[in-house]
Amino acid sequence: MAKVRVRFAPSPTGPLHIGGARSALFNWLFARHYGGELIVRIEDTDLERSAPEYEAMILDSLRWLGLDWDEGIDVGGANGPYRQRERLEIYRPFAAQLLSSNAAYHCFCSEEELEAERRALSAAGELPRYLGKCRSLTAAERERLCAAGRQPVVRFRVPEGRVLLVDDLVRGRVEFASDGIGDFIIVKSDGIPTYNFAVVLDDALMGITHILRGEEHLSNTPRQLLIYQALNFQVPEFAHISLILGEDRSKMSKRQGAVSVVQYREDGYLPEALVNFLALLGWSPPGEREILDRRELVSLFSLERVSKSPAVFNLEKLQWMNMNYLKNAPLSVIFELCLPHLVRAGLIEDRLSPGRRAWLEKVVDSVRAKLSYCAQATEVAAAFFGETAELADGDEEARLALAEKTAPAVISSLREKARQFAEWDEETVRQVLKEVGKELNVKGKALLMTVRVGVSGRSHGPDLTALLVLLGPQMAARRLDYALKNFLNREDD
RNA sequence: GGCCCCUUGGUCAAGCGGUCAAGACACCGCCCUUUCAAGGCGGUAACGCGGGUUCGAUUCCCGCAGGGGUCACCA
Repeated sequence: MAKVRVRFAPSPTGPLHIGGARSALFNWLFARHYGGELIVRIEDTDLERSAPEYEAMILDSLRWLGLDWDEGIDVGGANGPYRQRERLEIYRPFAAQLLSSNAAYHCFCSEEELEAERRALSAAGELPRYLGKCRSLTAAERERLCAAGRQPVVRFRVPEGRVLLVDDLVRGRVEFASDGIGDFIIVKSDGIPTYNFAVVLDDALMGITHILRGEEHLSNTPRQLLIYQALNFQVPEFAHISLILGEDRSKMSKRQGAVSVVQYREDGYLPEALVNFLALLGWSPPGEREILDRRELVSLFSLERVSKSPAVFNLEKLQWMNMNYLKNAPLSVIFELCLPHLVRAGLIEDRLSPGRRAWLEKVVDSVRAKLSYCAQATEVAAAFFGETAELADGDEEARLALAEKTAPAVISSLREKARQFAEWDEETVRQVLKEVGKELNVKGKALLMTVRVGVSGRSHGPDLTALLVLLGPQMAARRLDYALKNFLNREDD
């Protein structure tokens, strides 16, 4: 097989989408697996929606995911430029060639006219399509229209009665009848090529051998095939990967939660986890292991194991996977990821004193095992912050613990003991807890759950010993005192 | 609506004519932990329907149904 050359060609109209990230990943895995090359280029022919900020964001997201490319934006290469807007001169002669070979023609219909045509057609119960009004304009007519100030578009003349065969690497042979395709626009009236035209030119000129992209492009493929043929370009291999669906089983969109990779990044997911998870959406490794690092993914990846059916994005599994990676991540990484969330939630100061920082590191360390993603830190570590802790609404287990008849005694006993310390360590806390239990003849849940609720107001939370140590005895005593008065309505024991 | 794709548990999925139909997430239970998680062990749960082909269909073929995509001077 000739050297594999694949590409990822996002359009900068928004941040990198989960679906786009998966396409990029598959292309990257494919290229790396076969020792080929990945090209990243930008499809910015939509002047209205494209923005340079998005381009930067997308590239940043790709890098964050750990994907690198051999040619294209930022890295250069022999086939540049890599932004379509900078390639306009390159496209021009091909449009001219199509025009002169009569494979394409100028169309002067205005958008309003076309819109009216579509409406009339569908009102008459027919399918809306371009009727080919300008298909056979004479030179004289064209000149008249031009003189009248009309800016024509260039339409591709779709031949009749042809069968277009897409030999897809994941879907097999897919046939389309050319009759179902209306003459489509390849150059807009402002002289900028449309996606279907530019993408073919770029792929052909850049020597792309395999096109791996989302299934939404499958029905575009016959149009592109027509252009390849008209221009005598070699047709690359296609592999259309099934879509990623939202919970409602429709194409993932904004309204179903986080869809951009920056969002996951901000929420404190690790790129390794997202990559691993995305790789498993639409592809499955041989064997039973699912936690696979980039190296393993590269060596295992193959198109044969890419699934044809669409996959629902399962956030819970991503969270589970991220938890796995979080477990093995160094504390410093997790700490940095948690920090902004804690600041934003108002739990900690913007600028930390060294002592405070050291304390906070211990806090994060004590809750890290409970985190599916770092944004959860504000919730999971909430117990460490604040002078008092309110009793959580709807926490039945907490109420049950307080309902224990020994609860008031446990709480006040610990309060008294805590008051005697200026600070305490893990050993001391264990010892004190043991004493309380012994004195009141309470142990297990009745002891520890009660203390947990008394000190934090809830039944779930960080490791109790760690919580007490890091809160410190004085704060613990005040919290317990508060619990006594407010949770148990006791002025004193 | 036309065209195209898809159809194994709630979700991701293995399977590529003969299996007690893997595994993972989630869920439930037990164990461990003097608490909460994590972890360990176990459990509930699936081949959309109807026709063929075949000695035998989850697997091959044809319908149907359902879901999705696409029909732009968006990509």
